[in-house]
Amino acid sequence: MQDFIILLKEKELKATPQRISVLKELTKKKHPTMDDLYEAIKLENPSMSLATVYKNIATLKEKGVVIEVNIADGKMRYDIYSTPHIHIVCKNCQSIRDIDYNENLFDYQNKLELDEKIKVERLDIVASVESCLLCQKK
Amino acid sequence: MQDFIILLKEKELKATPQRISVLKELTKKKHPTMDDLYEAIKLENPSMSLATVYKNIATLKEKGVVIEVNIADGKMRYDIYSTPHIHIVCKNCQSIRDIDYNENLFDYQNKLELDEKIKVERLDIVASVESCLLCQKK
DNA sequence: CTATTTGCAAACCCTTTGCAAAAAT
DNA sequence: ATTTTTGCAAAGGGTTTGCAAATAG
Repeated sequence: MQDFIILLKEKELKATPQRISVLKELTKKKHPTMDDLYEAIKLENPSMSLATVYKNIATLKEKGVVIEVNIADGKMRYDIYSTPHIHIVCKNCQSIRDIDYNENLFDYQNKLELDEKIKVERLDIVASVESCLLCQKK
Repeated sequence: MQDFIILLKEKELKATPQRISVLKELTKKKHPTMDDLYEAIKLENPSMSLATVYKNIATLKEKGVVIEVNIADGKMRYDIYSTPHIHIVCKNCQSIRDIDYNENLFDYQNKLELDEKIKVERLDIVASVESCLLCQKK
């Protein structure tokens, strides 16, 4: 809570209750959609509007606090930016799992960046999962 | 042209002029959006409707002929399925470059699939590009 | 006090859908 | 002749925007 206020000050953003709610909810729920955020925040702050969620996420994205996770189902999901990781999306139930970079991927990415003269910002993997905890798909 | 008709017969789809146009345009332009396809096809076939492009892409996707490329800008792009490759999206101008799998990535993917018990279907990389041919970004 | 942020409603844009007419096999 | 496909227009769903009122610093 106090952390959020400090973070927002650092980013030169005003610490409105709505903004803080968005940050709080982002740490609570993993990869929420806009609507997930909106519905959750409304429980504690019924006057919160969807447009405000959108505007706050846009602002936080610009400041690098939040990143988008795109699983190509028509809705964006959001994540507080922490350490670099990959998103593995279950092709069956659309659940998202985070996987930390391992040495292999670091090596691959470094080589790719050198060879192709790019700077990788995001790496998304869509996969079918043999045993997804959520959808129980075999 | 004749190839398309054979392909469609294989997939048990009727070879309508509209369908063939979609396939033809997909081989001409790389990663077109729906609107790219629609506008291009309309030049030769002015009665073509956007809905028909959508319906044909949906059908071709189901049959595995076409894959989606999602660069998270609100529009899907489409690609005739060929060999496995990665899409590298320029963060600046949204252009998409294909990169073939190399040994590094194969190794990485194999390890990831074993470790995480998944089957990778798609791998998208969003990157900032030092010298993008299209946007000239330095 | 000033600049930012909020909330509302309307607008936007891409995509999907229902249905009757047309076309493919 | 049967089934699929087309084209139109309307609807859908997520996201963005304009603007006046409210709020943070």
